[in-house]
Amino acid sequence: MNESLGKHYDAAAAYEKYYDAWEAAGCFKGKPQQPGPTFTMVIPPPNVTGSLHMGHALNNTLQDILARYHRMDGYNTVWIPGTDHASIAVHWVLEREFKKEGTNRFDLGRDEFLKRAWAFKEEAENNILTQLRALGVSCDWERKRFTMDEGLSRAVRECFVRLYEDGLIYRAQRLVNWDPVAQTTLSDLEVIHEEGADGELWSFAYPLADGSGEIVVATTRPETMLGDTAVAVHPDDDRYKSIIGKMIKHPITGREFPIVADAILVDPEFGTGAVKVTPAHDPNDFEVGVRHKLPMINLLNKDGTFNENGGPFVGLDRFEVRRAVKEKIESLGLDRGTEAHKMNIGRSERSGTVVEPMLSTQWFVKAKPLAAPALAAVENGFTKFVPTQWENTYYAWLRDIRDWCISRQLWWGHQVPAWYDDEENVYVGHSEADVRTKHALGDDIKLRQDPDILDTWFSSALWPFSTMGWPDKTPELARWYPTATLTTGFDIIFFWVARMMMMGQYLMGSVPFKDVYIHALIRDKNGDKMSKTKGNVVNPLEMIDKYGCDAFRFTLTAFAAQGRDMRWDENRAEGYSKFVNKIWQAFRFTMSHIGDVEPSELQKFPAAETDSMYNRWIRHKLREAILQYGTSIKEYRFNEAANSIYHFIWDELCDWYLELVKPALYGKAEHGEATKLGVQQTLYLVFHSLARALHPVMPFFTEELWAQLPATEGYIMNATMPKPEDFASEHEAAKEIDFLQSTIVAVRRVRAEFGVPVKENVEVLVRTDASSWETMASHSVALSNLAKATMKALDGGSVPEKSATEVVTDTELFLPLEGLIDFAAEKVRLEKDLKKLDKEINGLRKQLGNQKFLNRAPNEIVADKKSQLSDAEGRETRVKAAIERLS
RNA sequence: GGGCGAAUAGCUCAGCGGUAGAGCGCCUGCCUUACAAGCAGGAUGUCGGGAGUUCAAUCCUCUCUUCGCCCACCA
Repeated sequence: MNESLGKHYDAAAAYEKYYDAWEAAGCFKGKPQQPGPTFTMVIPPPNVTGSLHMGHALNNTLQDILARYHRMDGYNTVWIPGTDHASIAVHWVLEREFKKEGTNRFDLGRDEFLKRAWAFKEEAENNILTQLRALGVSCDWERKRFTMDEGLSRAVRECFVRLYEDGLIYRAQRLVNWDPVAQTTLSDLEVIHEEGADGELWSFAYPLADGSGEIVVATTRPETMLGDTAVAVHPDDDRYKSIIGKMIKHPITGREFPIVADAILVDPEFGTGAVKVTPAHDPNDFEVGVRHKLPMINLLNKDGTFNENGGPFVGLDRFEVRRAVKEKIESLGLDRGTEAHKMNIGRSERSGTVVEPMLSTQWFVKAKPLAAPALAAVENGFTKFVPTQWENTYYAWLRDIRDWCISRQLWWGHQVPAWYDDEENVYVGHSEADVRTKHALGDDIKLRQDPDILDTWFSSALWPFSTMGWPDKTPELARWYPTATLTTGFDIIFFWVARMMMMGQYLMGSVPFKDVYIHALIRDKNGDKMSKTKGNVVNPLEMIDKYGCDAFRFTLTAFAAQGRDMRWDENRAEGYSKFVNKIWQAFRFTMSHIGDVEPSELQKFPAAETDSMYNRWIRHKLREAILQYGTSIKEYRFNEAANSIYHFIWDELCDWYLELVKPALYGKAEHGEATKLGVQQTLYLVFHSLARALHPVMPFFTEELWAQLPATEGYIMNATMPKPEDFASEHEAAKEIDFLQSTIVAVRRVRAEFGVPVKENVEVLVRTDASSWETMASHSVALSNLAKATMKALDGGSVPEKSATEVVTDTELFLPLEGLIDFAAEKVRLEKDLKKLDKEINGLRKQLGNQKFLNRAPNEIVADKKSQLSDAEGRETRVKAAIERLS
């Protein structure tokens, strides 16, 4: 026995032993020049602010399984890693630090801020990448990219310029989402709509300028009345027809503005049927403002305080103004009451503050023209979502897409490649020099670059090709684009997947990936989303520590059923760590019994004369497991892949095969020493195959097996996947062993129920046909070892009166257990069996008596049912006879 | 207001029209020289309710109930 085979597998030691060694040996390296079909993936780049969470763990484990599987299956495989600069998230982290230091980014200034940001990035990136390695991911680290690398920044500028020149990027004054805490715009996707918040609908009266009366309006945001430039009513509303066109005098600012008729905005049934219009702070009102050419009064400073348009409330925060306005109006006698009102509030995804719609000049991507090909690509099947249900989500968003605000008033990110002269003319280009050349601007003209940066997702959208060197024409792009599979969570289908689809087709002319595998969300045990604030976060690194990386990965894999969220259950991880141990123990056993064979001999397929029914059977089962495993992985049914192997190893290899071949290994088999070699060769074949098959799921563990297994060379990931063709189908062996198993189980059942001492041998009388008896006799050693039973043919003799009975298909087993059996109990037991049989028989008879069934069901189903029935009937007769004998 | 998903053993969940499964937990008996991180045996289910399609439904269709989630500019 190999000295280094410890009693237990040491997962942490295996990580130490292998991870860096794999990398150093270039195992993960993608080589574009290598032949073969390609399998390419780009990692969803984790934020540099992040630390490894369960989502990452699942996502990257599944990707690693795909990468390792395809690498061993003959594909030219590469998995490109990297990180995302996560603009607003980094700002958020740094701002908190600044606050502790009693400063802020504006006091520090842009240059100092960026220094700090880069320093932070270096440290944080290192952290997340180290954690990813602990998972065992086989990324090509030499190709690691960061979204703000020079190459990727160049890609961003190139993309921006092209879109601009094609008229797909424009600069305009629009109503945007403003985060007054982070002090930047946000895209629509970064605003989280909080449903059903308790709010109030407050009504107040606007006096008409001519003193002829008032008009009552309602609002959930009282402070916006300072920016009202109209009140709208429905043109057909008789209540207001006469006052359309009249002026209102603002009770606080004194401005005068009109009552307008607008059929689009106003629902005469709602409230008073009159709507206050604040074009600079409400999307609907903005449209009204455009339609009626109303002035648009911006009320807010960047930090959410009121600007000079706020009349008496200049400098106050928006929420203070809300209270102040209500008080003022009340004091003027214009308050018309409040009522409770469920409302939706838009909050900033990052800062959590209430987002203000605000009029502002920003850069936008014209989305519709880009969305059309992205939609068509999925409709036409060039890119497939797995599970397909996500295609609906994708369609819905793209069909209704609106322009994308891409400029942010932040500093960490890609600065907008646009320059302005003193007259505010805009020049877009790759650099200031480029702009000067292109537009023939003399040195006398001063240019300043747009201070804003781009939405982080703008650079992420280029990830599948910017990581491969675009816009240059690189060998990588030629060989590896488009990628095979993108694996990600549903929460970024819009943010990322859809945008990569748009940019991929726009810039590369083809989809960025063939498959999009959307994995489920891991929730906590109660089904709640894991979050730091709830304190229910499970740390994957802790799980790795506790159960070992291989068991943890296996757990995630076994959890990964398609299309459904999963609740994390640590019991499962514990269970699978036992599974790892189970394999280890079986392997130790195997190793202790194959050591005396020359490796060259071990590697041979068993010759006919040394082979056995047990070997044929286990190879048949292995073939089935591997077939299922490969298909499952290719179809992204990871849980099925895990289960097929689990079942094979535990329920077939360990529970039966190893037990069945022990006599042969000990030289006690019925066929003598001759069968030993065949068993050793089969054991070798089984472990040699299993290790390779399991490698994608359990990389470290299988490497350890590989290292111990004789006659293996190099690292296991350089070996190839076992194929079903490596083993023949052995249906006869399967049938025979099935019969043997049923017999053993039947004897064990009787033994257990009647408390026959474990070590006591029992004699079993068998009534059956000649060929079944012959089969049974050939397994006498197995029956003796596994059932502690000595089988004797009844041979026309009479059935012993005092015996327990079991029926296995057409074979009857009688166990004369004089003195042990409580015959009343045996009768009860048999009657229970009979009841079950009756139910089965009735069902089958009914079905087979149905002419329609006979006519319409497929022949093999009918034949199957018939044999089931005759089998059941046979057993029924025999069970009945047994009951008779006891009466 | 739209859209999507889920409901299966005590718990967490698989289940690809043809006699209901796994892990954990539970009961009984075992330290059998690979494994007590184990072995053998056992119990537990109107597959959420109702209707339909089908020879046949846990699976397909409709409907109801109960939970999730996503999208959406109603004052």
